[in-house]
Amino acid sequence: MQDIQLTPTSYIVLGLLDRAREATPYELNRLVDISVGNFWSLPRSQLYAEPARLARAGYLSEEQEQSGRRRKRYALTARGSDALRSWTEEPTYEYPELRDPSLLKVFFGADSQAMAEAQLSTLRPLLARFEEMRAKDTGEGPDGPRQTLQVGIDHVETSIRAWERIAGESSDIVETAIEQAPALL
Amino acid sequence: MQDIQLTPTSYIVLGLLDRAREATPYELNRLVDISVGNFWSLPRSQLYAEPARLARAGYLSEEQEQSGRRRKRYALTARGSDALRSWTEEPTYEYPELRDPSLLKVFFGADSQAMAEAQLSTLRPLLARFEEMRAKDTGEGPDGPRQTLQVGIDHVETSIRAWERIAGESSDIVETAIEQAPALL
DNA sequence: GATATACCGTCCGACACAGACGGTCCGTGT
DNA sequence: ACACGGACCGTCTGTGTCGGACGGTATATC
Repeated sequence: MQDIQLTPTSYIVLGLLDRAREATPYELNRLVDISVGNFWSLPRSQLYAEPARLARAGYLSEEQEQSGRRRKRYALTARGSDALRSWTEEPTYEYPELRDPSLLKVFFGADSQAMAEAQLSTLRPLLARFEEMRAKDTGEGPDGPRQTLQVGIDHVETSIRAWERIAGESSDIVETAIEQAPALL
Repeated sequence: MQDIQLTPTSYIVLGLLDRAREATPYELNRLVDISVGNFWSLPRSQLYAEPARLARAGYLSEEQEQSGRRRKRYALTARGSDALRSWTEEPTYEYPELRDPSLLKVFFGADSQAMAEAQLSTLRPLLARFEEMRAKDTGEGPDGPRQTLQVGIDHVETSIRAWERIAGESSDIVETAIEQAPALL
């Protein structure tokens, strides 16, 4: 039982197991895909490594199946649910970070018109997917996921408006050029 | 000259050096702080490691001072500026990711009222800082940083509105309870 | 019972992160 | 001139994260 540092990844695993009571890494993967993965992604391999790490440190119990696949089922220990609770109880003053590769490119000189087009073509379907999720919600269960989803929708809408504005700025220039073109003839 | 994988970190270094012509890691750190670091942070140590890595792979030239501090000055090579250009030229369809620790906590059951308070107390000053940056802008230079800053402002405003709404939801419940209280007496 | 396909688990090399540690420079006081 | 404090600057290390290759296991179909 060595002591480890609890990272956001750790709390995702702890939080998911708190809801699911117990799960295999594979099930955790599926849970992430349909929930928190929409705004905080992690690679599949992490969801095999992290529970093992947490189990070694006493935050999870680990039980291995004897069948062919020999998969491991994890569940919260008292220590694990204490850690989760004290994490959620403590408000955080950390900044959100918008890691957006397309913004990085624009910052360093990408053609913002082309980028806007590309991003809008991925963001609009994303918004549709989120809205569908919201529509399917039954209103039962904890508020957290619902509130989070709504904030996610807000931000996608903001991104869409931003790219539309940027696309508009560029095409204004084009239109201006076209309007002025006759004078040049 | 080994070949390496170019990551977002790499392009930040390349992009910064494209603007600055040449810089030491320390200067890169300062540049990040006042520019791209506002939406894509990297630790100080990365900005020492990454240029060295890029130099080894031929993307940067490296020249070590002979004085006491023996610091290294880096500049783009032809290979480096080619790499940067072909990166910016290619629009990306990747999703932006909003890595927000506070949202993660809310998702897993944090008290959203308390979280809203905490986040608003950090986001409002952040917004003020961004708006100040925008006000100071002279309108000269490339569009990228300006557009990026505006998008950043949009998102901070969205976050603020979201937390205000969430705080409002909670207090609605409280108010409802208070309104109904007389009937209970 | 052979084959296709989806399901599931592990491993590895490269990259990112935080922060401790220590050296260098410069301003100020004596 | 010299000492000293604080700002400036660079490196190193252990741990965490990443993406993806690889390979094994169950299930459906014929």
